[in-house]
Amino acid sequence: MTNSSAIATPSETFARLEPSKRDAVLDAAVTEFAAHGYAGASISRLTRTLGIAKGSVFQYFGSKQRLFGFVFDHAAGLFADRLRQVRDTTRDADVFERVRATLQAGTEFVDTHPRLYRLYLKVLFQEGWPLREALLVQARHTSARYLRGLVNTGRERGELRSDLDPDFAVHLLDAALDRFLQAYALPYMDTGLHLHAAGPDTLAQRMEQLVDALKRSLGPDNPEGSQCST
Amino acid sequence: MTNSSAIATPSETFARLEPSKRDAVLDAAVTEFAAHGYAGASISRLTRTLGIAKGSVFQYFGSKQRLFGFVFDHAAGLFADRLRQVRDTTRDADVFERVRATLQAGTEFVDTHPRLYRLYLKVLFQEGWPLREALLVQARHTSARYLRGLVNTGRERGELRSDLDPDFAVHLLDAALDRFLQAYALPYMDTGLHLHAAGPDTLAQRMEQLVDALKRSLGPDNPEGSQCST
DNA sequence: AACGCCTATGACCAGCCGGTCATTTCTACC
DNA sequence: GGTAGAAATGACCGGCTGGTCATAGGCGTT
Repeated sequence: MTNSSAIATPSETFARLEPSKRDAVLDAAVTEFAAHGYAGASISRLTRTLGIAKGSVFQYFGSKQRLFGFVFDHAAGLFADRLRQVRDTTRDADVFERVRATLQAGTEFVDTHPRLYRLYLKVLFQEGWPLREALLVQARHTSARYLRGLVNTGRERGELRSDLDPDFAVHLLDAALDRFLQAYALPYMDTGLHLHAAGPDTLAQRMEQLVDALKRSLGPDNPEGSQCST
Repeated sequence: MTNSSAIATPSETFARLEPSKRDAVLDAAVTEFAAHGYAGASISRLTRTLGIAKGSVFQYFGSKQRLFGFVFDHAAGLFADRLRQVRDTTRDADVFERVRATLQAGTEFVDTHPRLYRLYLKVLFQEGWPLREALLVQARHTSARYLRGLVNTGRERGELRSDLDPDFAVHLLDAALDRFLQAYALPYMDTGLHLHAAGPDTLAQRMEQLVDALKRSLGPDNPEGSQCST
């Protein structure tokens, strides 16, 4: 699972670790990086939290940088897996239904891995260290390719406006989906939608609202029999 | 100008400084924070870059935290001023024209203060230090209030769909504008729009494209005489 | 019990950090 | 030139960092 792209590999010692401990280390590392960013994160504090010796972490990963690389890679892999899953299970559905499903999968991912998503957001705007570009390019590439696929099949099926610029469509979808998720995950990014205070129905309603708006923007001009007065 | 909200004030010594030096300090501080984030930024390196003594910076601002507070406040003030300006000069224009003008003002701001914008993006997702919430709430509040104003007057004038949820409209505008700016400022956030490689005409065209899409989403159902066959 | 191999440990290192402050340098007025 | 007050300075402090490594401990095989 989670086929990481070998940007950073842990030592064999780590691979041989008891799974529960391995997960504990990974989990605590995500928490540490998500809470303090790369520069602010402290390996000493991490080992104190975990109750293990500092040397062990360096035995496992060699350096702070490679630890971070592995953690981020792992997170990106989990998300990519989920995306693939949505793509395959909705293969025959309408583009906008697929967008809705993606939106839902996104919120579910934020629910089950809240700190992973925060970590991703942090990396998005963190500069000044070697691995960032590699990680980011890979992550954005995954997302873009996924949306590009949706748009392309949607166009072939005539579910999108014929004069639509696919590049623009991908951008708009990316913007809408990403920001919705941000609003869902981060209270201060929620400009009036009140997503985090919302129950599941209200959330579903908000998603419907967004998909509807996207349909108006990107869908064909005369959707059904609703043109003018019937 | 730039009425900062007194979240952090520099000492009188700093206020009495020669304007050119004051600007140099501010400028270098923005660069340092924008490049390394709050935790990663180093006052020692900053003073080395500036060629002044470390003590001076603490003489001026008292602490790293207050320096950062002042720098961010200053940046937010500049942007808020520009927003106000756009709001006032386009007071009588159509909502979507106003959105277009906002978009343009945004790209111009990124052009003239590239590191200020990057700093803002960094703070957006940086956690674990006291002033962040205050600064962020203030910044998002400014943006949300601005868009809310546009939406409200647009609704009164019937330039928006009658059944439109204003909360949702604000969210969608916020998402679209913010992400467009991000794509413009940060190459890796530009998923296929190729904004940074674009000349001014292409850029204007892209903005038009976005405004058009927003008009379809938020505008009235039958915009002009184009409903069905006339 | 003795051996070999892997893992865990935490004292230790050099380096940088934010922050202080006694001292020097500058400047303006007489 | 003298002097008073403001501004600039950089050596210095305690603390924390990422990273190292000699040592100790665990454990299966003989």
